[in-house]
Amino acid sequence: MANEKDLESKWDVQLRKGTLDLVVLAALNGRTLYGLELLQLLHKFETTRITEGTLYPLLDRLKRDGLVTAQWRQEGETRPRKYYALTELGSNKLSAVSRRWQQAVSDINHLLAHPGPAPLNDEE
Amino acid sequence: MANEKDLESKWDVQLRKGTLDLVVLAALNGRTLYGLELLQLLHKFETTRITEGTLYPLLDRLKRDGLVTAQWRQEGETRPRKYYALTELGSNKLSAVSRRWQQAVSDINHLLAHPGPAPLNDEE
DNA sequence: CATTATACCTTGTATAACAAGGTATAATGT
DNA sequence: ACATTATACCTTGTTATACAAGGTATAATG
Repeated sequence: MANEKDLESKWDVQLRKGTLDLVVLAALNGRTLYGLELLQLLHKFETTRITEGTLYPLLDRLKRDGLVTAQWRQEGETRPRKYYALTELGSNKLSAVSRRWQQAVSDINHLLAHPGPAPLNDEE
Repeated sequence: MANEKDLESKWDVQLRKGTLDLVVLAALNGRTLYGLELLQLLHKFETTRITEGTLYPLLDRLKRDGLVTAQWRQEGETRPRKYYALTELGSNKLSAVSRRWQQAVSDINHLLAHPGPAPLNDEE
């Protein structure tokens, strides 16, 4: 029963829910990448080590919502690859979600920095 | 078709998934609060405006996992209230999840701060 | 011609936030 | 007295999404 690591990673999975959209939009900001290339980029960070089963449906959603474009292209000798890029709508969305993210970071850090017992009111 | 606000708030909902456990543990750090009191505290922050239908099942999970204790207590004339407090396990969990959170903030900020086109390798 | 590597896609499962309801009791209004 | 409101906790059904585990197709290699 290797359960302790499972319990740990369950938090990670839930943390990814909700940040992954932001993460993929940010990764595509100023870049045009195909699926596995994007996946490799995200594997450089502990927080964003996702699998293909997560990435492709996510990209489908982003495309469906008009936030990214998808385009098959053949680069030289390689097999065709589907390249994703931000639309202007996606770029705006990235800005909006990024602001939300900064707000969340601020709020949560405030909570972390103010343990009780105390009113946790408007001090300073 | 009041859809634009709905689309905005969908991101918020998903962002809460995965941060709420951390948030509630942090809120209970050094405090002993009953349900609605905890709810009011969380309503002071934009990111953590949740409802009772979210809070009570969440507290049940935390209790089931041994991270918090729940205790009915009657304070003077008021009706009995269920007071929640961190266990030592919960305190340790808060530390662990807090570290994970800092890692996530660091990773995501790195992604946000490094738009392409660029390898996004080990620069500096 | 079997195997491996690359690249994309699909299905089923589990989790968690939420809206919308519910119960019970104390305080207040008329 | 009795209806209403406020407080406090709880439950059910819906929805979204990350993931494991599978699948398809093609090109290069043994």
